[in-house]
Amino acid sequence: MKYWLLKSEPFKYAWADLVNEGKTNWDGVRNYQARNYLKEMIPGDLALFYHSNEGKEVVGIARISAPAIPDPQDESGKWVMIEVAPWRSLKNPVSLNALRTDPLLGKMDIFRQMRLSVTQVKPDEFEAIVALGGLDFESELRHKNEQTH
DNA sequence: GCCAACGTTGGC
DNA sequence: GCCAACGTTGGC
Repeated sequence: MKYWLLKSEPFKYAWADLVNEGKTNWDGVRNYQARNYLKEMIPGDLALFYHSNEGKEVVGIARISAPAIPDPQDESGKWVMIEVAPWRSLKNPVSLNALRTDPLLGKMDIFRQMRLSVTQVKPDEFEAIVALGGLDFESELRHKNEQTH
């Protein structure tokens, strides 16, 4: 399983919107590197949900629920979208500053490429953020696997 | 609101 | 194919 980070401006599409709707198409991505990441995603992968601009914090964990298919709003056929569903809300949002000042997390891709809206997250980084968010990653993952079976 | 970073566009 | 101009993102 791979781990990702998805950015969204909360006044455009917030974590609460995803929780309310139960799933959404992650479309409109128009950056080649971000698109390549979308293509790599497999249903079951987990993605940190980050609020950019306002909040500037990781607020939840989404699950990739459908693989990349052509973005229907794109006629060129170059761009793709995926589908995501809410998985867990963090008990405590993890601020960008908390990430930046952490020796491990300060090296995340998000700081190398601040403008990229889809980035990869290493397993140890993901686990650390989930812990900072107040969740027991191992037990949450056990629940996930039980649900899957 | 400013501006740094950086991707895209278009003239040459 | 270079690179200046421009647009966008997103932290501050």
